[in-house]
Amino acid sequence: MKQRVSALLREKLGREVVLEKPRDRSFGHFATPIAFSLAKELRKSPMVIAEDIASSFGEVSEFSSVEAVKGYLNFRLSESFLAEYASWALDNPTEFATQQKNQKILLEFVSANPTGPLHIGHARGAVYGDTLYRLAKHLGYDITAEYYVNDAGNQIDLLGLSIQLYAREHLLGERVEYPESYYRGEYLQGLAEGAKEKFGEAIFSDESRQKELAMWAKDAVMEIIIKDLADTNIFFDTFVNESGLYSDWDRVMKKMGDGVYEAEGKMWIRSEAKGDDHDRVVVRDDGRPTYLAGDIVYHNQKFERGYDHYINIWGADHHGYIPRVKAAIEYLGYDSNKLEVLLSQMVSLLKDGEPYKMSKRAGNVILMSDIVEEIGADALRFIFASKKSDTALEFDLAEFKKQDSSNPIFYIQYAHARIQTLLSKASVSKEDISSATLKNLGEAADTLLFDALLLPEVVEDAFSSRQVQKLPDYLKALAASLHKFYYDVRMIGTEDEAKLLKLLQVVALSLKTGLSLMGIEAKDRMVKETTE
RNA sequence: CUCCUUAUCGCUUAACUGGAUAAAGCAGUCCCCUCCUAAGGGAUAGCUCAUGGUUCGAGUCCAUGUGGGGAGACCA
Repeated sequence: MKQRVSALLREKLGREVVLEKPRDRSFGHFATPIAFSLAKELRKSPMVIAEDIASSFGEVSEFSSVEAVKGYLNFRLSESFLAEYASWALDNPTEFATQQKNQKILLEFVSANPTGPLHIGHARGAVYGDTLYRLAKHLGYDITAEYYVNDAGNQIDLLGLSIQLYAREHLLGERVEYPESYYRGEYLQGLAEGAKEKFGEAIFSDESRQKELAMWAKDAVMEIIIKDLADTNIFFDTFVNESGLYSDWDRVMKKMGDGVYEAEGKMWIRSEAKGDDHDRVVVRDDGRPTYLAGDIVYHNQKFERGYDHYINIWGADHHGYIPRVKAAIEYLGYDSNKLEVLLSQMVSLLKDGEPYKMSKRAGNVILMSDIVEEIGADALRFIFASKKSDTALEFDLAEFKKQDSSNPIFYIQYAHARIQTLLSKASVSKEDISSATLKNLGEAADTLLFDALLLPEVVEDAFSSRQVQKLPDYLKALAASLHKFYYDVRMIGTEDEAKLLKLLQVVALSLKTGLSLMGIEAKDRMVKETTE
């Protein structure tokens, strides 16, 4: 819709114009402040320029009016244009708001260590990433969702140790001393029992078998993580294991050429020359590569796989890590601008108004699965997707839990359900509805129709600006229009019934499509829970 | 100490990336049950951290200050 208008203007004025939605709908459907920027060049007042452009438009089938108001140029789309577009959308529901982009994107997100279930802090990046993924898919990008599994390093050894200690205390009844760094949590019980079944009790007391236990456990933990994600409607296309990458290290190091050098018996990457604070160690003096080395091999592998664009969603605490990885990418001979790192800010929790510190090792984590169980995946997704990802988010656990009826997700679902029930009550036939023409609807209905048809612009905008919250914002607004319309206009049994129901179908299509892009299924009926 | 990042009604967040009268949801006060649910609709009150700058125009850009959050590992 916007593209059409935009294209028309480009043709007319011979330049790209900024097109926006006026704050006040009475101004029209679209508007542009173009006259202000032309004012300087043409040395005429913006008002005069706007008038000139407006009157030069004449008759265009897409517009019912083009007006100049205080230097702004306002466009009103014609009924026939809107009606045609709406009918097309209803006939091709799966194509509504889609596009064909020819770009291959690799999106890496979550990538939480496989040492325990996902907690609430992971949920934000997970929801954000998955929503971006769905948007991109819908827009026709060839996008791959990837999970980088950090299954090497100390934390995996620790996992093995933690299971041993847990099992010795709880299964074998021994008294054990816990080191500071040990992991705690209910999930260890399942792991310990699983390990007992697989390996027998002996493995818990044998220090030399810690590694073996750990290697088995990290896979078991990954299964838990994958299930947590699936319960939230989040799925990955590919998984890459850190442990499988190091064998490629020598080759990759050579590939970086002068980018790495030896000093003090260690290997360093010359990252300072590429904007980092100082050079970083990639291989320790005992020959073990650092975590950074793994990430370098991983990114090399990503680039060798050949995508047009790479998006990483990292927690904000990885901020300082970006220059190192970009430096490595450049030494490897690739364009580091193709890598886009999006930081998802921390989620800080409040419990009863007090800051609540979570620590995996202390075992007082709030699990993502707990929240899903409590409020449902839909609500969780909606809440996280509604916040701009680059601001720190603070919420009260109690507040979070009581988000039942006050949660906007219900408001939107309710709008969709209302439409469905109305449709099922219709006194006219389906054919009557689909053959109805959306004309002479009146002001309110016109506005609602336009709002519903705005989804494609929102989807495009939300993805390209990486600001996922624009989608829920839009859905909220659309639901509000619907509720108001529902309240103001009686539909069933009126002369215009078929037309009005067709209009509602368009709204429902937008709501449903929008929700599905957030990984939420639209409901046809609302069931009020009466459980206390 | 250095570098990032952030600051908007009482609370949680928006504002089309420099445009028209700064907008929602909770919480407050008041009113309304109408096709399938009041999980709804209305009315009312309230906000751009401070100072300066850039220009037709600033919540948005720049500078300084102040208050939050993060980073400154041969942990991952």
